[in-house]
Amino acid sequence: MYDVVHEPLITPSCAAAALDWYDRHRRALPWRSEPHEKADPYVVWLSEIMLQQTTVAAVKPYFAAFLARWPNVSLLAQAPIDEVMRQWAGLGYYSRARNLHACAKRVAGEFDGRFPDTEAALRKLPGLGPYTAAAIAAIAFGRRAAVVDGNVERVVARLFAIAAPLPAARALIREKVEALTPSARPGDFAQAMMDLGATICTPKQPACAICPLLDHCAGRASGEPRRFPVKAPKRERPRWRGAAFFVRRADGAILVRTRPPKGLLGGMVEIPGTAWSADFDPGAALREAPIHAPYRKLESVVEHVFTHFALRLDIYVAEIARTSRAPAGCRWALEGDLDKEALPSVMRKVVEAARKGGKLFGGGD
DNA sequence: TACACGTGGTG
DNA sequence: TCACCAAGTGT
Repeated sequence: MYDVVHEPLITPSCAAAALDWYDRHRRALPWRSEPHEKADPYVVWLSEIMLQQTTVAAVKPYFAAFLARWPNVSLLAQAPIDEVMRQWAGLGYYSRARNLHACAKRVAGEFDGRFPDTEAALRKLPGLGPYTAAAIAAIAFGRRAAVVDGNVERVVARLFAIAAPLPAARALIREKVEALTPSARPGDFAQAMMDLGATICTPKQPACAICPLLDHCAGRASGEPRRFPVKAPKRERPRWRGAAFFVRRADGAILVRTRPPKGLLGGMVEIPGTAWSADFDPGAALREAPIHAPYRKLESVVEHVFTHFALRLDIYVAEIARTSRAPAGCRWALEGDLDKEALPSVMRKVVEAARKGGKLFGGGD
């Protein structure tokens, strides 16, 4: 076995092959304009923010709802932030929603409602990092920009059989993308590479046989395209515990509170609870209850997995007199209106468990 | 550079 | 059951 170096030629043919494939096999997505149509920067921006670390399937309904409610950036800029957080609830990475609103206000205020049309200017806006600034510059404004997301990383790492592990290999991958990106149709090229990564050059089972870049691909030539990209090992995820207190007033109102604007679930609404930690003491949970009440601990628990820890919550439920006042930092929300609150998914699980548990023991509605 | 930051689907 | 992953950004 010879130690052959497979080095694809960086010629227009590679980009041309990707573009040709894109013209025939591109995905139809709600935020995508036809090749001859002009892209709406607002639509491109909104979709790109939502798509950060988020699947197409998850984004679709949120994108439709946002666009229907706020058809342009100036209208979004005028919306109350709480409205935006509510509309974003369930999509995750909530700092994106805060930055989305901040960005809309900047564009409406400083740029008269029109997004800046260069990568450098876009990069200065909140929520726009290297990927998103390049993507908008290329897709919405036809600028030649190196668009590198997770898909492109994978495709390019395979194309060049890059052996260096991520994230250190990012600089090299970026150089390769920079060299590959054509001056003509840079936006379509970027989307072609992303579609390739999403549908052909997939993480587990790449469909090399039908890949338009097959003849260019060193990873394929190596016989083991799945080896690329090489990744550094991940840290293990700690298990945290805590408790939540579902308090229902006699008139059906539920005690809720809004989390601080920054950090985990920043600015979102929650059912009050203890702090979450690895050394949570279940026996001492009631000491952290937000309000005095005859709590009953449910048998069922709520489990939820965040990016960097797994959480198990004990659920306490209680009925309380109609005259009870909300403690500092909390407020009452009508149970029927909880759907409309900016409840993150983990808190929707808490509400669901409390309702189910409450009924089971005959204490409920 | 490394870590915080959500969620739901998938093999 | 569980690790992996999906159009990353901010600090």
